[in-house]
Amino acid sequence: MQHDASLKRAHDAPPIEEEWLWGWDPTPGIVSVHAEQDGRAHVWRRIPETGALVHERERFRPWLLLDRLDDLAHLGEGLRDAATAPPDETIHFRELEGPGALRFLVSARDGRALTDALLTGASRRLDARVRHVAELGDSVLALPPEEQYLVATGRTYFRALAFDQLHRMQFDLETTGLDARRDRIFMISVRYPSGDTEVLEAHDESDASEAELITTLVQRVRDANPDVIENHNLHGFDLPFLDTRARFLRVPLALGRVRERKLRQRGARRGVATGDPSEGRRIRFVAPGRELIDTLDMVRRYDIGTRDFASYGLKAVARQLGIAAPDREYIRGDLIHETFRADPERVRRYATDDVEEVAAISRMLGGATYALAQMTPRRYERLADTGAATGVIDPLLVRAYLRAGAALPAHEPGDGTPHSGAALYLFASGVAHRVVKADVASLYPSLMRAYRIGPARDRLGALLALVDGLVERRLDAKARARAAPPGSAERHSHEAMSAALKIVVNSAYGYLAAGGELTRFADVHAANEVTRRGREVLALMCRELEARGVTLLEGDTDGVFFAVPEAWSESDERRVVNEVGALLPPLVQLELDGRYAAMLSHETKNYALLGYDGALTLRGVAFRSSRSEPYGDAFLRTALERLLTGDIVGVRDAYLATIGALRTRAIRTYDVSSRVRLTKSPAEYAESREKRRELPYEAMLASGHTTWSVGDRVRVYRSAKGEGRTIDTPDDDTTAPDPRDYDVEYYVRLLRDSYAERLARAFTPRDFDIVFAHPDQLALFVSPVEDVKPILTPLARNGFG
DNA sequence: TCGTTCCGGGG
DNA sequence: GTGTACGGAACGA
Repeated sequence: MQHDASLKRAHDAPPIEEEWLWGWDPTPGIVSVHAEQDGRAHVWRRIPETGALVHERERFRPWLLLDRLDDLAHLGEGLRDAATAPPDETIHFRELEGPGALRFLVSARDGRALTDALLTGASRRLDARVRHVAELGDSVLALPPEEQYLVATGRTYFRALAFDQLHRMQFDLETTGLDARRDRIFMISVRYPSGDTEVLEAHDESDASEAELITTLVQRVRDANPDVIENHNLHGFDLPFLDTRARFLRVPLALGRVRERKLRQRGARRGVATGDPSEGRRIRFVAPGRELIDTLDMVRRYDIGTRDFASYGLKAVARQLGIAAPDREYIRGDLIHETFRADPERVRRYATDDVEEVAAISRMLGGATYALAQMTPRRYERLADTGAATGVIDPLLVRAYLRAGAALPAHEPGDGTPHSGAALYLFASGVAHRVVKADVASLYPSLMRAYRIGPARDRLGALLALVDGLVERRLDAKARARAAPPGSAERHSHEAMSAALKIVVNSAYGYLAAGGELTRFADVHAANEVTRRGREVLALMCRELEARGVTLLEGDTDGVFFAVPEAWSESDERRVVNEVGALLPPLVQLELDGRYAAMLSHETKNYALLGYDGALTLRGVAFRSSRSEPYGDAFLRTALERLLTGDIVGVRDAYLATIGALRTRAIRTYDVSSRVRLTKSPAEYAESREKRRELPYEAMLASGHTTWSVGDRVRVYRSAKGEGRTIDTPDDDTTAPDPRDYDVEYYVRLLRDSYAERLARAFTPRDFDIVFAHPDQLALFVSPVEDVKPILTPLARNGFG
């Protein structure tokens, strides 16, 4: 089939806003597109009804957008108006309407002829050799071939295809270490689209065996012929490692659907640095015909909305999502190869668990990106690793303008107006009871819609039209998800669509504020108008809440925490939220987002909440830190629970009990250790050691580790002699030693200065000294702890009326 | 101590 | 066109 780039609409086309959202070509089941600059495209589709795979070879007219035709004038008769030219032979142009700078849509049968002609003309005009279209900067819009194809055709991936119909394969390398130049692959676990798993292994530690292992993997991929290849950190580890090993061993790495001996590369901000140290060029690998999907990207994207993965590591994520099997095998990274030598079966189980978890995470979190690919003219794998503003909204706008026959504005850097941000207030610190969180859902997009705040240069009003359409679709998707049976594929896909739409809607504001070098229609004035309205809404909300008798605690654009009087019931709380919500601008909805028995407000975005069900929620660096010692965390949790239930004697008891346990060494060594990341190599530390000794490295050396890799994490503690020591995590090895030779008084001091200190806002200084008086101290003038009451201190209201 | 830069992950 | 998250930790004066 021949697709041309005129983008002319038929008379019976659906409403143009629908086309802006979804494209217009209904071709179902596209699972991968690979296009070349010469106008050839490969399309792989799954027939939704049968699941059969078809491979279609197509031609399209590669196209560019230019701000002038001057550089093509030298073609003479070779450049023809698309309206009158014969369809195939020549280079066509079409002038788009409206004021945008990029107003000439030019296309050719072979894109190379087009770019060559353009570069020739530009070189003459500029009297300098122009080698690449990118050198012409913003006077040209040149998309990657696949995106040219999708924009021109109005096609998108995955129409009428459910996520579960995709053929997804996972593989995971087990290697002797992290450095592909030095270490090798000894095992690859594989999970097939059928759900079957297999473990491939090198027979010995020779190059030939590793080469054979890679060859077997390639063969398995070709046989299984998946649409998608997935793993956790696939682009950051497995593919670069595989690529390096395959080059070194001179093994073909034909993982794609077109016969090529190597993976291709594309520039990618979030990719890996290339071998040559030439200034920060980063790439990701491409296997034409398959989509290479990294579940780490999914986790990052998901976390933007939910914020709360303790770690983005595979095991932690799987546990947090509740998909880790109870008998899941765990092996510490640096022990995998040595475990394999002693107990290969254990490593086989471990590696298989990895691919199983990746498949489950992908199914749980991958829907949003999948749904984005159903609307956006980009490859699925590119949508997986981009931000929504430049990665989704910009391509949607480009397609919308071309479809409407409208010229596109070029990027504009902005007039120097600074971008003003959101407001954040801390109204009080200390302990409050009967706390309510009121939340404004999607404040910024709601303000954009309510006040019609869009980019000044968006003459079609496409951004606001997209946001309106996306919000409506989202409400619809949410309703459909609710109506579908829990756990069903149908519910899954509606929820995924809803999540995708939320991502795009919420990034509409980010699109405005991103700055003109980044997004085509960026508009700092419009962005400032949105934040100004947002501050107005927050101020109004706070004033009106206060006028109804609540005590304000903390407020920002996400929502407001406040405490209500003792006599109030839940329905009083709801009534007040509804009353205040009714005073807010149209489309801005205030919801009661949470109710808590008590809160310790420490600093902005740093607080502890005790739910009515007894659940403790900690937020902010003061209360949760990956470096903190387990004994301190345990004390803090207990103390906070008791503090928030009013049991001040209990707080002191917890403090004394912890000191007692330290002194009798009832606390495990592991529980006083802290996790640190080694950022200096052994050589670097050797150099700086004379000047300054650092506990973690001293600990490594003292425990006989003379080598380590930068980035390794170890647990260290301070011994009674004041020296650093390392200790293993007990889960790793149940026979791990537990010497309990830690520096007791050091950890007693740390308990007070670091952990008890985080409760300081709850008390007057005098009462704090009573609650946390040292056990050896004589209680001369000390009044009884029983009399101590927690306090709430109002703070100066900087900038708040 | 503060301000700035870097990192997240993989064996 | 590689595209500007975000929050915590480490680094550097």
